[in-house]
Amino acid sequence: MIESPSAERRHPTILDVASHAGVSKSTVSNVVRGLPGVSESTRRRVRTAIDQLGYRPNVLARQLVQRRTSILGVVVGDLANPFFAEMAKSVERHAAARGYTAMFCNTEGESESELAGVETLLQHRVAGIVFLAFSGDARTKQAVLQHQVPVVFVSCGADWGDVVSVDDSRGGRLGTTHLVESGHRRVAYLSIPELEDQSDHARWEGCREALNDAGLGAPTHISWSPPAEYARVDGLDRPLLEVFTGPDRTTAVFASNDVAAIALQEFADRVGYRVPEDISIVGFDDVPMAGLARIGLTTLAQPRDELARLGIAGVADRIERKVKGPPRTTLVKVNLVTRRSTARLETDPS
Amino acid sequence: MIESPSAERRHPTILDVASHAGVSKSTVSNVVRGLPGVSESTRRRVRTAIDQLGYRPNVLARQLVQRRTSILGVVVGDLANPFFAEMAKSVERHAAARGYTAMFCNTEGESESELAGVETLLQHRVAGIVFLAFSGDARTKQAVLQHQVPVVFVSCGADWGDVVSVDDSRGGRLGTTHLVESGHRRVAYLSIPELEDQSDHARWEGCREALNDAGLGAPTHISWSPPAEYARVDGLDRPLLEVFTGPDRTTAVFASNDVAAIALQEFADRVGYRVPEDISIVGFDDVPMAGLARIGLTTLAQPRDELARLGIAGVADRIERKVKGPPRTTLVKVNLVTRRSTARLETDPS
DNA sequence: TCACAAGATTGGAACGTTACAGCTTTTGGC
DNA sequence: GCCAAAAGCTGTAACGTTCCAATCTTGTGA
Repeated sequence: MIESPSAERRHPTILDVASHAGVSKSTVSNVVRGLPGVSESTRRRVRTAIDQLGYRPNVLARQLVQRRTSILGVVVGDLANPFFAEMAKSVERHAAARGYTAMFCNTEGESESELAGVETLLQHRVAGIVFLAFSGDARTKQAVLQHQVPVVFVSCGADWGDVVSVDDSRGGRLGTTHLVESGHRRVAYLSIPELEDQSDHARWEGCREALNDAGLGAPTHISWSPPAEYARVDGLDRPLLEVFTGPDRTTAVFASNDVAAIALQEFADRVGYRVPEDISIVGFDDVPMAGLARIGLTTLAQPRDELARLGIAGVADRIERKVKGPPRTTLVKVNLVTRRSTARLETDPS
Repeated sequence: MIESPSAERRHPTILDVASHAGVSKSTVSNVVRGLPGVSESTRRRVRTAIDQLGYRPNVLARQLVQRRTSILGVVVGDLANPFFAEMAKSVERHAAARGYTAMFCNTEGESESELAGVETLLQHRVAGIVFLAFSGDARTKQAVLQHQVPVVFVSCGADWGDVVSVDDSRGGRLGTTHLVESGHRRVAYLSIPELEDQSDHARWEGCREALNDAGLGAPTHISWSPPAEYARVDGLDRPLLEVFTGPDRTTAVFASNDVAAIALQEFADRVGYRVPEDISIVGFDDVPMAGLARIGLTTLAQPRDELARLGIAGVADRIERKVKGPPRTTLVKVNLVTRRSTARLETDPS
């Protein structure tokens, strides 16, 4: 008998528990899962054995034989973006409340890593996928559809799965109308290329429509990648500088999300433009820091926790077959929160 | 033959691919894993079959037979806290780069959910666990040790696993010394109860020592739970108000982390105390928003990405048996970043 | 032409569970 | 006491892989 020197102690299995408690593995399994049909005395005996051995059921084996996992895949655009971070947290909590474990994958807005992430999720046989951002990539779509896994798009859009989101276009109108009513005639729309998706597009449309309804010209579209750290936002950004100095006299910017809005505000602060005196800024999301007295960002508040709750409920219902049929769309309210970053435009006495 | 009406189409298995390509499952397995010993022609044939069927290896089955997963558990204090969000993102990226998938669990600083989360991770047979926060709970420790899974504490502390962190005590001294050199004599130390851990304690100690070395009295310790949203920070908080008005004439606060520092700044803004004229504030972490011109928080910068990288490298090396032996501690540099929230104390002409 | 090595391919035994049918034992009504 | 029904318990066959020893092909040099 040669004993391996670094003998790896193995995790106790259901069989170890069974023999330790003097019952069959079936009985142990029933105890572990709290099924009826086990006498109180054996139940106790098994419980003791479990504690003594430190037995933990192997979820892998369980899921293999049941052919379904209790893992939810969550696709996030950027975990470090406060909006996603808040959503991720809510999603994780609601998932746990319904008995699911969340497995995140961060895409950085790149469809390559989105695809790779989704592929990993599928290989792990996730029970469902929650998209908190979706690039629109066709390969991702094909992979998910091929594997027939329930999908929900939360606060982002696609036409091949349930959608839970705010009415982005309405949000776009609300924010823009607020600007128009404050006397602004020329509005720019700012978005971050990495996060451009269907939601972003709907916001832009809403903005455009509102301007149009007011008989004003279409918004200028600006695409800007602020550096990952606000501290590195600098005054060298020509296209951005033109927003402030350009010939079209833009006096207000509607940013497609708060991170962009705050980065823009930072830019203004650095190059010496005043907000809101020189330029009004509206964001979207209402991330926690937008409410800081020093930031005071006017923005469209998304009910994050409700979005997360409805999203999880949606996939979970599909997974548990409580809901069948074609994709549904659920829209929740979006609210304008007025703060210091927007102000009535003082009209030139010209 | 009665065909179930809603016949669930099952995922193709390795056997389906095998018969489709006219080879044995072993060969398919070898192709999938890129092992040598398969002729180029069969390799191609198998590849085609895989594509046609949309076959994806079942990671569960693989991991069951290999008795090891490629999942890393990550325990996070609060995903919505920007410091953790940044760390989570880095950790996820470095894990993916080494071939691991991250599975997060959020503890909210409660040891109950920490325990539950770790229990879930262990049941999923994670290959290792990265703690980004640790409550110190003994049951968690016991569970992890019992299952003999490699563990690393990143930016938090414990004596039963590898540790990668900044020298918290040194950070505490650096920040405090900065205050002392600016003429402050009475310093308070502020921490958030949910995030109080070994790191927090070391920072406090560093603060205390620096004051002591300067011949000054010990810092007042304040424990404060700011509301989840900054927007709800209000002026009703008596204990906090006493920091500003109390008889001990506190002129500076060292917050154990940036979120607390920013919440305190917000509180000051709301009740009408000026930062830094009335009170200087130092934070810890250097979260992105600390660098905003409008926030300008003096703080101790943690090299987040390096922490994450070293942490992942640490667990991965343990998992892959490249490192054995007793726990190691790796300390990385912490840097004072001076911004607008601290200023030289104008001494009373009394 | 043959033996033999190297290369290519295969089948079966795990891995740790759950599901389910079947087997005991107990219970209770008459 | 007896019999049926209920309750308690067990054994076996999956689940979809990997691992490994065994077998089947080739190709090569003598």
